[in-house]
Amino acid sequence: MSDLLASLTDAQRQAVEHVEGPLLILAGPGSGKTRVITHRIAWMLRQGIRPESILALTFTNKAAEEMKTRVADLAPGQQVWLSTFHRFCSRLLRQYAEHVGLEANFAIYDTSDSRSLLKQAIAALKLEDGRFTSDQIAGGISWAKNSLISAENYKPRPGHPLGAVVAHVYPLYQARLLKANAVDFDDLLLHMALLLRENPELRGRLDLRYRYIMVDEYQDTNLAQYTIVRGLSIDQPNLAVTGDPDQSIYGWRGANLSNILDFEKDYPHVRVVRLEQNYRSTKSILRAAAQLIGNNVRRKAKGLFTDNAEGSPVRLVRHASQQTEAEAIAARIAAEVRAGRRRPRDFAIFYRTNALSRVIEYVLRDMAIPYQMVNGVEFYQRKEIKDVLSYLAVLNNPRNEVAVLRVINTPARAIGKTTIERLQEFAADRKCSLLDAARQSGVVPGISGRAAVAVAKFVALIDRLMLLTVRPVEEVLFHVLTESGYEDFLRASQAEEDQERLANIQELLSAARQFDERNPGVGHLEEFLEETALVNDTDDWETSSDRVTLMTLHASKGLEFPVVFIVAVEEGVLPHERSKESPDQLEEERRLLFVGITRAREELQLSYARQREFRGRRGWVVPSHFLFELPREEMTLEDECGGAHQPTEVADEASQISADGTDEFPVWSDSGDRPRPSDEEAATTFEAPLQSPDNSPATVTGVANLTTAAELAMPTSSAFAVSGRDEFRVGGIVRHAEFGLGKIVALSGGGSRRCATVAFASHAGQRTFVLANAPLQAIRSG
DNA sequence: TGTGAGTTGATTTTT
DNA sequence: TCAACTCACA
Repeated sequence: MSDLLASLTDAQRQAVEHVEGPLLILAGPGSGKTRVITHRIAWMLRQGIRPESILALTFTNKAAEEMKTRVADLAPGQQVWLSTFHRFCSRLLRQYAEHVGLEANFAIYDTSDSRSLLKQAIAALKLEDGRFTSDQIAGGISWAKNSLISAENYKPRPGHPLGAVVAHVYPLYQARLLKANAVDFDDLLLHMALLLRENPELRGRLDLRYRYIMVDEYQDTNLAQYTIVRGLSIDQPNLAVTGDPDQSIYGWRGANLSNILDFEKDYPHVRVVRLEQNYRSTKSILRAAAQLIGNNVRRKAKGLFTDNAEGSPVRLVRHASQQTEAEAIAARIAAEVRAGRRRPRDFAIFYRTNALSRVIEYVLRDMAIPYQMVNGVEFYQRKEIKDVLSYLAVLNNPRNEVAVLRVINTPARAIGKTTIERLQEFAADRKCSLLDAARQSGVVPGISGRAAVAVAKFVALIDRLMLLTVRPVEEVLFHVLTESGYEDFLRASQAEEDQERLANIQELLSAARQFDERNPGVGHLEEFLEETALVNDTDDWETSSDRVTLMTLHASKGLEFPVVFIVAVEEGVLPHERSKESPDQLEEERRLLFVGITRAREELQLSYARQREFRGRRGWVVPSHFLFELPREEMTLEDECGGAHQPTEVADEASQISADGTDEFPVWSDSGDRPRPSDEEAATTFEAPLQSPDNSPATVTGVANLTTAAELAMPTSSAFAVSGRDEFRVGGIVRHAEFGLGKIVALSGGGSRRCATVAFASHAGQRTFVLANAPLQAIRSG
């Protein structure tokens, strides 16, 4: 019994042992929050609480998975319901679908599906006010849904033009979703919340069923999520939430900071536990973070402290340009790795917007420093994957109009735009689904004989495939690929891109196979579709691979790294230009920097450039005012704008800048000769690529001899592997287990989806493989 | 049905 | 700057 508690601190133990009644765990960064949650679940199970009565909700699949694993270690064999909000709602909604006008087999539209439906709705309305993009309208609808405003109840604010448009579009969009028996992401929460609100009897039953509820990252809940959680814990208020108001960075997506700030009002007898001891960062990093966040008003003050070492001072560096900023960081990383002090995986580089990653990528690639970017093109968003999955979606839910539209002429089967429009009109007239209209193509007005035949063939194809839906998913998928002609269509193509698509489809087949293995038995198509809709594959970011990590500040939440660089800490970037309108938004930007800073375990460097290219324009930069809020007197301040080497130039620039009053250098140090690895030093000590099996001298590159912009701009295929297995390069010789020796002619894709096209010496010709799966061995790099 | 010039509009994005 | 989208044309 006590072994569970033995490893915990006093505060952690208090949280774990508090089982009955509401509990608010205010968990600072690095305070062992996940540990508390998992131990608390294990503790409850040890107390004899039935696993079915425990529900733990997270925001991300990653968090849910991690907790599942850790709970399984602490309490083997006990199944508690631990999932994301969306998954939980989806499962429950399938049981009570008819209450909200759906059928149990409803489809889940991802962002691009719902966007395409929205565009149709907008087009159908022939709006006069064309001022707003579909994205803006989608934002308006999403905001309404997150605020629990249904289509019927939406009232635009007077004098709010976007609101007026949303008021028009939202009802039609929602009607079409229902007609297609589909929901968007927001609907999963909205339907669930309304279901609970409008069915007291059902609410009471579910409240009783989930007697113990835990919510992670409570500061990120929106009104819909709040309502769901609240609805399930009125009679049984054993609700434990964890969160940190200081790490709320999704306000722009509807997260409501008041949910956590006012928790004590909702549950007056709440027990509040503060986890203030940080086990992650050094004292100097934590002080910087604490002082920064102290400037926020909307928060619950915490006294963050750590017993960790003082550590080296936080570095604040000014660079001449974004180019030199990137180069200096790369050189520093290279030097550390060369010296054997660090591995590439120890480093992370954070930025406010994705556009900022480009320069960094170029430089890292040029220096052959292995890196990986989190959030590349998502696998399930690729055209070929969406196409094939749409077939499955139609089979599972024939009313799914977006999916039908996607596959009806993919691959091309001579069903043109006009034919489709006629079918849509007919379906609207008869109030039937698009597929039902297609079934009667012979009698649809305006459809020629030839088109009617093509449509009939398509319907026959779907009907034939429909008979297979109880088979294992891989098998269904296989039949879809062969009988639809999709596979042949790609095979026949000469385009290299299409060969890569084939490889991706292979990948999908193997994902289906793995799913079938996990879910033996028949008829799991719907669950497979749900998984592909709700699980995004950026989860495959591997900590195991030895690479520098690049990501946005948002993406960094929940992670930690020994050394962190945060770039472009500049006015207009961080805080972002668009966040300056309201104090709340500005505070959120400050929290974003706080989150970034607190990811660092041992070393932290913030930097900015004096000039930055932005949308093709070069402009002077004003350092972020957040920098002035840091404890600068205890930090290392470096100026890398040229310093002692070009005194005149610096003087010129300085006078030029102070003239327009934009440059009060917050980091100025009187002498530039503080010991630090200079660029030259780094360039000379760094002589070979970090992760190359050979010692080819051709890859030697340093800051001193950076290649031209044109070369840097070369497509990834001609440079080093961006984020794949670095032993594979264009021109390299490989051996394939089956086809023998070949030469790599192209590389594409990234991460675990990285593909190589290989020309074989044997009769095998040219083939494309997913590197992660292919039995390929590098013999000699290019 | 696919290509190519021209236009436009550019945060963050757990699901 | 650049990529995504539209619209006209073959």
